Amino acid sequence: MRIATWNVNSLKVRLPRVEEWIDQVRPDVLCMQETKLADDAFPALTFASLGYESVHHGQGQWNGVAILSRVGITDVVTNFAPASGDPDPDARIITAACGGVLVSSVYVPNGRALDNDHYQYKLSWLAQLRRHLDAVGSPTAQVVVMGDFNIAPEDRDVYDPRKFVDSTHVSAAERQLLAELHGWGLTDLFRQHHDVDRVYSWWDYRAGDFHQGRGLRIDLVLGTTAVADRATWSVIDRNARKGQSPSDHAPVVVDLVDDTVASS
DNA sequence: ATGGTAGCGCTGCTA
Repeated sequence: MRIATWNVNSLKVRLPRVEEWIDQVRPDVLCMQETKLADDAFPALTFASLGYESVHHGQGQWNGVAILSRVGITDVVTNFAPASGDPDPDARIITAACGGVLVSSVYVPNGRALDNDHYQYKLSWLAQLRRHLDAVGSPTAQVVVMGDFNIAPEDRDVYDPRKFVDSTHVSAAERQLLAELHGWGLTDLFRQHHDVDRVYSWWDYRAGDFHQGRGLRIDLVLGTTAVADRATWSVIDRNARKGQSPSDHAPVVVDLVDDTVASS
């Protein structure tokens, strides 16, 4: 089973490229973020014609998350699970069971600046994400959380850490909250296969950052041990960041061997 | 040096 995540930065603008990419890569499950669409504008029929069921949680203009699957979509939870606390006013998380794996598509708040209220929102959002996982899943089950975390886990995920002193995406507090998700039982499925530096998933549109190699690895695929044991390969598809009208993010793809032992 | 681009939607916000 091939799973993937991609912050598409407007599905309205990016749909042709997303269709092309799906045709090339044929993921079984694709999580998207920043669709920037209302639910009634989500192109479910287009994806259905490609063989995918889909669920979308959008608000229009900003945010918006989706899951596409050709291995089934059941047990859909839109927004945070009620047991985790108050619902998020933004459309940043949707969860569903796909092919025996519980999948969450997440768009973690950016944070903007350490002294901004939005940064406190980011921290509380990450804390609630853990409570959400307790409400919908278990560390011993097959659970994947993937999306735009807006956190570079380590300095080696940042093109120049000196430029990010006292910035969001690298602060100790948000990295600690990410570590607590690891403590819950999630591992970074890209890092499982690539112990290398300077591999990024996002590059600012400005100043030729992509072609200058100035990026961050902030799009993550996290999986419980039951999923990590099945993960045979992962790749960040930099080609999707090239060419005409790209998203500022590249997709992250993880391949899982078929689950022959248990399925539910 | 506080830039630079992209998307949304129409003025400035968000990233």
